[in-house]
Amino acid sequence: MSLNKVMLIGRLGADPELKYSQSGTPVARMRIATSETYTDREGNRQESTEWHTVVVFQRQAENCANYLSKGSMVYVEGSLQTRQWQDQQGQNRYTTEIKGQRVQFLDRKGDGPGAPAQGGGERRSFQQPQQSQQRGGRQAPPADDGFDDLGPAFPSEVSGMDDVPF
Amino acid sequence: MSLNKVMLIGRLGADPELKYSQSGTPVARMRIATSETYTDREGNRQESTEWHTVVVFQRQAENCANYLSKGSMVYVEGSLQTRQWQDQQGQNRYTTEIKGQRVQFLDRKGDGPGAPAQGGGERRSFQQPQQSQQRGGRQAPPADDGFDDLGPAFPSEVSGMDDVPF
Amino acid sequence: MSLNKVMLIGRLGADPELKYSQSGTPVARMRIATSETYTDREGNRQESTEWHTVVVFQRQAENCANYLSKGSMVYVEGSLQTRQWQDQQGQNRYTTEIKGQRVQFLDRKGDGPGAPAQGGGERRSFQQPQQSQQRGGRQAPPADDGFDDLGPAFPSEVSGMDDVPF
Amino acid sequence: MSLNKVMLIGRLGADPELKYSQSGTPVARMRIATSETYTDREGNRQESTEWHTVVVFQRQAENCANYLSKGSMVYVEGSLQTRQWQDQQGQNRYTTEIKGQRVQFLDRKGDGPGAPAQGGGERRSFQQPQQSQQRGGRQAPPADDGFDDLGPAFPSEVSGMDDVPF
DNA sequence: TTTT
DNA sequence: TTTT
Repeated sequence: MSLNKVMLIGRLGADPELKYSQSGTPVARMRIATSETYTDREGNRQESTEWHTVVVFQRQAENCANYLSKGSMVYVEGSLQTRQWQDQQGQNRYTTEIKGQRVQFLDRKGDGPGAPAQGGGERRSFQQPQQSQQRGGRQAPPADDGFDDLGPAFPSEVSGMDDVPF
Repeated sequence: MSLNKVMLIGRLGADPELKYSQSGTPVARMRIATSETYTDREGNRQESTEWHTVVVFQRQAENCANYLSKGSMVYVEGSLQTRQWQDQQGQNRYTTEIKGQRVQFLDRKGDGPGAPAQGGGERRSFQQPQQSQQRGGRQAPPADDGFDDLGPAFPSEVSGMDDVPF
Repeated sequence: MSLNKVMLIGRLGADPELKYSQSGTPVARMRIATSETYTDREGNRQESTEWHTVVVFQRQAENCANYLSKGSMVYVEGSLQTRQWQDQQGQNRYTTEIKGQRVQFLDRKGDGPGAPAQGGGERRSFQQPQQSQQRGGRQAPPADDGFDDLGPAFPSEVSGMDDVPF
Repeated sequence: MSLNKVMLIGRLGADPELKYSQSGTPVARMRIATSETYTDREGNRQESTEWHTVVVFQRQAENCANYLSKGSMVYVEGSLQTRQWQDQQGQNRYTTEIKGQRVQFLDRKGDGPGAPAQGGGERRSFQQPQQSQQRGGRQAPPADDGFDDLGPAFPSEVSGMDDVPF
């Protein structure tokens, strides 16, 4: 019986990096900042920023790479994982990352595929890099793409309460 | 920007009820108890129990009906939803339920399909009620059936950190 | 072993109501909306809103009454509690509420006591109702008043990592 | 607007280490294991363990040192923090820890100060090391000591719903 | 380095 | 009854 849960709301410090594992799995890595404000002894507002590394896989990795960029605000739910690796001196080093199970995109809510583009949220074209600046190739996002608010992970219509037979 | 999140760990007060919505969607309803212990002013341990109604849908509803029973311990992640309905006097009444997005089964961990049955955890036969007492019809649970610990919602192998290409 | 946890981010539908229990405990009640957006089958953005009742106690109740108002955005952490009561017909009715253990104020962060007032965030004067429209009586909020981001519940300086002796 | 939240349930891999910062603040460090079980492709149960470092401060640090030991099960709520430090080669290294805001003790619930000792849960005597094996010096734990279930962080009686004036 |  |  154990629980390993992380929940973050923050902004990307850079565009997501998308790579592929040796077995071909899409993997995206994102740096996300969370900020805590507090009042110090002199009564001044202070802010301290914490940086997190989030790794996501599969279709979600591709969605993140396609729709998120530096400055995007996201909600991330995942678990903590510490990886061991070796530095150039052959010493064991450890890196703690958040394995993201769910990433929700918090910018530009209400802006679906038919909405006018306004400087953000359009599909970034990782897979067609030659179009990356031309902004003409926007596509409708897939059904469960992260453009959702922080309610359930799945669309309401799939599991609506309207028709609960109890 | 909003968040609507509930996390519970508790035990079922009764077997799950499985019904089907008019559109044929499987829906399971479970009553789950959480208990809080605290020390009163006299220094005595006190316990207060809270009862929650959890509703799950689709395949997860069937898994709950098949594998959970009165007394089972579960982890539930979901969202709050309040339904309006009318009582016999035609008055509006409200019922708050937890729409479960994830239910993890916390009993009998380590007991996979090949493990010996020991008084719990076997498949209950909602869909073959005539076998419901004979216990002979056990089946291997499906791949993502809730018999998992409280880590990520998805199997590690699907998104292992071993092969992160960064 | 049980867990009963609710986390909400949403906006108040009305000003908080502050009352006092028979034993004199300050109790604030707030209605909070969370909204979920999703894409329906026709590909249109839909929004569904859920309303929650949050009850907080003691100093936090007073802080909420003093600093929050209709439209304020808050983060609430608490637990689910269902109260039984009797309607006029003497029938048992049940109301589920969130007992708030922590309420963070998400509007106007960075606006401490020395910051200029700009249409929100000033202290509402529940305890001096005759001044409630004149807005001149602003006070410095107390040290742990909810004007904090969604990090730890307690100020960093109390438990900073800078000086961890390991 | 940001959120930085970690929730763990797991067991201590060793007794807590209690130290004092230069300013005299008690600081406890604990290693906590969470285990995830999953079914591999061959249908076998697999378990993978993740180790976390939790740091707590002040009175909670002392409570952890006094009441927890190797093997104790705890619920931890906190936030992620990455500290920078320098190794012997003068290189920057980073360590990610969980700053615990709340630690609940999950073993032996219902065993208050008047309950018979049975091999666990008694006060460990960090501050009176000469008594550390004799087990005679048990003390009543303080009011909010972590011997509580996973409900609200504060005792029910302080903020009971029985007397809500709405 | 925990536990079942 | 909130908000974008």
